[in-house]
Amino acid sequence: MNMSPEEQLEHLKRGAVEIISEEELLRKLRKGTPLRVKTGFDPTAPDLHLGHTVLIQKMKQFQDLGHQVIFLIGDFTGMIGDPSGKSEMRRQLSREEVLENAATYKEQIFKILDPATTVVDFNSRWMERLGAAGLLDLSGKYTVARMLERDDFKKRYHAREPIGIHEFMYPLIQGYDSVVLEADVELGGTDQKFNLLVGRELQRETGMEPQVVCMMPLLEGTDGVHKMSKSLDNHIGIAAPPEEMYGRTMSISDDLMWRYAELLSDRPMEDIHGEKSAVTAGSVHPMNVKKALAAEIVARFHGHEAAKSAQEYFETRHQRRNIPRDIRKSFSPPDRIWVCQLLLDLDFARSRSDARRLVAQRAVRVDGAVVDDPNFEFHKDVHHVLEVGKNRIARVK
RNA sequence: GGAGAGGUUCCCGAGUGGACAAAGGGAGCAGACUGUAAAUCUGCCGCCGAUCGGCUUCGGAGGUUCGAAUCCUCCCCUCUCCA
Repeated sequence: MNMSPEEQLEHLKRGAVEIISEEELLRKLRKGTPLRVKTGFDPTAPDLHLGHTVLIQKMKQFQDLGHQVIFLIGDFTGMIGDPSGKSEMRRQLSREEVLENAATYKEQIFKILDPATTVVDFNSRWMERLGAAGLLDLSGKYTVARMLERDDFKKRYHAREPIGIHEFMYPLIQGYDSVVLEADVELGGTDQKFNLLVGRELQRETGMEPQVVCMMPLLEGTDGVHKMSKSLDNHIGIAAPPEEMYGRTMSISDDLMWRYAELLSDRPMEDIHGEKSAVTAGSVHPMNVKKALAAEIVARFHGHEAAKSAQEYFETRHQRRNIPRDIRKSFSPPDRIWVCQLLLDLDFARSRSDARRLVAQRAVRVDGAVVDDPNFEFHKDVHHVLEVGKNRIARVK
């Protein structure tokens, strides 16, 4: 893609909350040589969701402009683990697990990034060599008072919540990564601001030109309130089956849809603005805009065919409320089985009590008819499709 | 090392001997309404048994009591102040 530095800057600004600083970025772009763009990822959660792809999309934009993107896996801290045992997310990972996660990462990110020109690196490569003395030396470059400037630490400190000393090391290590990689730009979420800035300081101290930091917003989850995360179950996983990906996208609010469009769509912003005013004017139904968005997202990860059938599935199942032809989940029950047990076996209920409640709430349907008797027995040869609520459906095999 | 505060069900947070499976809020699930929107409203929301009931739960282990989340002992963990 051939763009002037000014055009590039404009392009790269899309969706970014803050760039520190735009002037510096412009200056770097004007040099005309490819920039080294670093983005760090946690080694633990290889199940990426759309929230992560906000950053990956931004990497893609840099990549398309001919810059060198570096996908850095912060495996060093992952291999140390978190001695406090407080956050289970930070449990110690073995080398094998890290490599396995890295493989999953690659499989997922290369649906967006070009594998041929993307560098994937691990910070253990240099952190292991640094040693205790090096780490101490690194920790001498920052003070506790400055660490407590970080909002997250400040809050926890004032809320009298525990802060492990090792947590102070993470920003330093992240910053050191930038020094080693000679990053020109580091991408991160807004929650990473402090860490990103530490990178600048450490680079400056080493006599390098500080990296430009580009902060992307944390994408809200499908609830529209909290940031997208797997643990809140408000995420859309990029490995999710097409129907689920499409369906979950359709369940977001109209307000949120525009944000998703800005941060996740490849379509030009002018188009999106145009659509928005059309919706406001009433000439376009918001649902149709959302359908197009959902289809675009599904197509990115599963291809156009899958997007099309996901849309058909959605229309059949949810809009016309029919039982769709292809049901992903199937089961072969014994000849006759208690519904509650069946719901449990299918993982449609977490316990028999739960199953019983679902039946009582008229959420269970067999071949389209509501089952409200908790003692109902499912007969293999008589019944064919079991539904619970709007989203759980299975067919007898 | 000393003094004090605290650890409750997924989360926050009430509860200080029986009325507690444990208030209230959030999340979640279901139903209504819809565009599977969102918002709203209603119900559910430990487990097992078809009401009734039984069993397991309030940091851990013991103890007192007819009976403990609530009292006592020891232990573990967190925070604050002092050193």
